[in-house]
Amino acid sequence: MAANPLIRSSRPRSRWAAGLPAVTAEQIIDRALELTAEHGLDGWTLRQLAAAIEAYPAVIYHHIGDREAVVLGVLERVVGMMPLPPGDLPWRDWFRVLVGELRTVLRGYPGVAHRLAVYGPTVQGAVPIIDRGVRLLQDAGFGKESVLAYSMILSTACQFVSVEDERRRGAMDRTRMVDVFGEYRDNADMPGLAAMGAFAYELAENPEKIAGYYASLYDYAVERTLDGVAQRLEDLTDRP
Amino acid sequence: MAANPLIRSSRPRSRWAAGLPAVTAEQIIDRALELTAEHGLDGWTLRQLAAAIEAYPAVIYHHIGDREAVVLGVLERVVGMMPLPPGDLPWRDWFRVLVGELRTVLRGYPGVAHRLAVYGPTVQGAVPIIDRGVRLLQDAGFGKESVLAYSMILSTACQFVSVEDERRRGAMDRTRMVDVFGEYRDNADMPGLAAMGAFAYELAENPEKIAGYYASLYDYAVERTLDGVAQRLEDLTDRP
DNA sequence: ACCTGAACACCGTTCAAGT
DNA sequence: ACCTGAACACCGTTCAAGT
Repeated sequence: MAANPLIRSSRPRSRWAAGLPAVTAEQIIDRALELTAEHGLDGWTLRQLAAAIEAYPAVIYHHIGDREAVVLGVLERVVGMMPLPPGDLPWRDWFRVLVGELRTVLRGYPGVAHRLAVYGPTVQGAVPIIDRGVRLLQDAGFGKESVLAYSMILSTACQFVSVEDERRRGAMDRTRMVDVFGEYRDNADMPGLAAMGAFAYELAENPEKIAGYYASLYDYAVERTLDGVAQRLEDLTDRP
Repeated sequence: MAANPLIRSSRPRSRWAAGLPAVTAEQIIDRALELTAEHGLDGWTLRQLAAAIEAYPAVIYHHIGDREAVVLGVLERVVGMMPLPPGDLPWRDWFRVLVGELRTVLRGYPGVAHRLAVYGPTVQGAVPIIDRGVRLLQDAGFGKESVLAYSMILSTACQFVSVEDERRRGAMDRTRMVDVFGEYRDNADMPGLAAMGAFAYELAENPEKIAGYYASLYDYAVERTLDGVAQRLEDLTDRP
């Protein structure tokens, strides 16, 4: 049978034959970063990533490795975007600025906060942040507790962004909360539940307030955490 | 062709024909709970669960619904195991006891803490805990902030257990941390990193200390959080 | 060295058909 | 009502073979 005349040229059977440049690891991570910004770190598959760079899945294995290796590449990139706050700030202000930037950056890459909370400091790009942060705590007087305090603060920040990521993804519908608490809203016998119910209603009726709620929960958590750590420093230095 | 004489009776073509009782939703969740205790909430598949109850996957859909519905069933069961601390405790002690029990229960069902941090209070079984907790904060003087403070404390607790779950699952190898920080251990120019490196070494060389480390990180996070919240109460009531 | 194309061993989910 | 058995549309990963 003769070749179909409607097909002008048969599809080249290799990137090389098509005149395409070889794929690089950097390009793959570039594209994975974009897909993560669009759909979250768990919102794309290796096959979709391969399609996005117009290659076969095996090409990703050849240049980078398995999905986990690609994810680590994305983590490094995102951590690299984190600015280092000025080193002359008092420790509390330094951490306040850091976690403020942290949320801004991580909200652009849903799912990264979760991995960061777990892998935490094992990401190479975090090295300057860790050194500066731990040193500020050491200089402030936390002594051997500095590493623990640092881990707690950063972990808490990443965890709250992570929960925000997943709730935005729709893991918890707004309606679910009203379903569960609605009936208790005016229950005078259960004032604690009534308060939670009223709160759920307010968010359900004013969906535009949800973003603001996440921001204020984050700020609240960060401030309480820093308050608690500052309190600990007082206890440590008052009676040494 | 005659029936193979080695097969005494042909396999019954239905549970009913085999004399097996009908599967119930309760049994399915029972088994899902056991699988979660063994392999974590993300460590079993619907097909494995179906095999465990000697049924087809479609049977689970018939009685319960999709995988998410099964997971919600497991969440309810685990939350139901949480004891309610005595109501006459001061708020701080009440929460300290609650989150202590929380970790004990949740560590037995890896992955549940993560879902709880996200779905949080939308689980029916949490209703008594929420009412008591929020009410204690209201009575202590947190006013309209009570719901926020409650959410922050419980969320923080669940999140730290969740990170512990995933690290235990091996998401972060112990060696990775040494790989990243090992070279900085004696670096006098980077004392913050050196402290982190020394810490990583200690855990890598004494793996039996890891469980203790998670416990102490959890306790540290809980105490700092409660300190921070208590500090906030002082600020709220000193100048009302 | 880099890529192709197919295969393997899985998933969650759906559905017509049986009892 | 409850279950069977197969099918559908996916996954991540591997690998011999091509260029």
